[in-house]
Amino acid sequence: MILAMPKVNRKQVIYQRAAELFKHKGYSATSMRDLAEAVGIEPSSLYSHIASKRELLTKICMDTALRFTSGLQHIVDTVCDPVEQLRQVIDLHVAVARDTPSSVTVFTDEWRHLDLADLQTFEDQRRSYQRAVKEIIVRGLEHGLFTDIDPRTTTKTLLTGLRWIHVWQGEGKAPDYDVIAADIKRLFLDGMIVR
Amino acid sequence: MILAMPKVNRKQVIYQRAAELFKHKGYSATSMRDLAEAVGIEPSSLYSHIASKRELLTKICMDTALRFTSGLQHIVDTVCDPVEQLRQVIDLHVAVARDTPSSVTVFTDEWRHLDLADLQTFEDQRRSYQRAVKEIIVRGLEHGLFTDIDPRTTTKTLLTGLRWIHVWQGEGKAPDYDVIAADIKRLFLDGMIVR
DNA sequence: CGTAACCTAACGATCATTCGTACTTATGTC
DNA sequence: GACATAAGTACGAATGATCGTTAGGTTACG
Repeated sequence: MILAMPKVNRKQVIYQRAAELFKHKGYSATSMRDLAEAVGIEPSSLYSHIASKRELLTKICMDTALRFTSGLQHIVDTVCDPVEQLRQVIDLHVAVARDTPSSVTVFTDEWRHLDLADLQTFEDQRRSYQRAVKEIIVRGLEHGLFTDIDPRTTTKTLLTGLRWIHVWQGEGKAPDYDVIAADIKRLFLDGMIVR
Repeated sequence: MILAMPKVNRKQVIYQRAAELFKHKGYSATSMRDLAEAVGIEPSSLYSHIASKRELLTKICMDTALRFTSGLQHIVDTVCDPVEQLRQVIDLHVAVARDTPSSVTVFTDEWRHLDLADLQTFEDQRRSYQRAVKEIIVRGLEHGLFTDIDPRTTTKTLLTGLRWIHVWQGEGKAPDYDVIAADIKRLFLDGMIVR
């Protein structure tokens, strides 16, 4: 029997397959036996590479959180205009959804299964991210750039409204992410009504 | 020991608690022991009222689906103007989220754990619902009422953008749903930009 | 030759569910 | 109103399945 296949990075594959399984079945409904089968090894062998099932979830969530927070940080550091900042926030979300759709789904839907400690860290990060986006809108309001809609509702609707890109069910055709991003930007900034 | 407490409608309580638990912990992570404890009876006693754990999920999802589909049906039957139709769709989603927040969360997040048969029914309904909303937008486009944004992207962003109301984390204050609905309508129809 | 990767086997815990039974309430009969 | 019967509700105990994880041994590579 052939053992030890060092060609691929097993740890990386495990995380990738875990993200895919967590995405499709959910964290709790995904067993380590499922994961082992997807990777192509026996369940116990997983523990040569990882410490626990939870660790998988934690890393997936935290890595994705970092992608969002660092992306937002870069935007507020390099862009002044609130309107352009908001545009780039939308671009950021589309880009992250395009590059790591499985991880984003896990990040979005499975974070509640984190350990208590990680959960608090996660929710803190999440809150501060939303606060930062809301700040962009508030600044835009103060400059008279945005219409007078409650910043909280706007932020929630905007950020939640981006949560379908990573679960695009391509009916044959692959999505054109640039077009999607452009459409979403026009939708939120200019609205649907012709005038 | 006191047995048989016919005062309250047990079945109803079971479904309510199940929806709350599924909302907070997810379907798979919620055990029948959890549910029994929440109801105040022993796990085995649950089966005097229900057939299985899956049945709970199925009923919660299908009941909520019906609320949406019948609501939408009423709108397209009684309203002509696509703009007003869209407004009422938003009102519908806000109202359902306000009235049955737990069930809506289960409906939104836990439907993938349905049986294969129910899953297909569910996804068919979901698809046809989204198609109907998209049709409203297409009709609005044909009448020159809406700007030329891809109807699919618009529908997805609109419907997904409403998925935060039922998980409102009231920081002390209760949400004013009428204000929220009005803000969301203005956001999507008129956009954020002042002109 | 050491060690990382993988195996088989098994651990205790927990899962949804079933069974047989006991008690309570509702219904029908005289 | 008294009484038998049925239906509804709840219980404790136990079922087999599956869960995450561990132990200890084997293989193959650097």
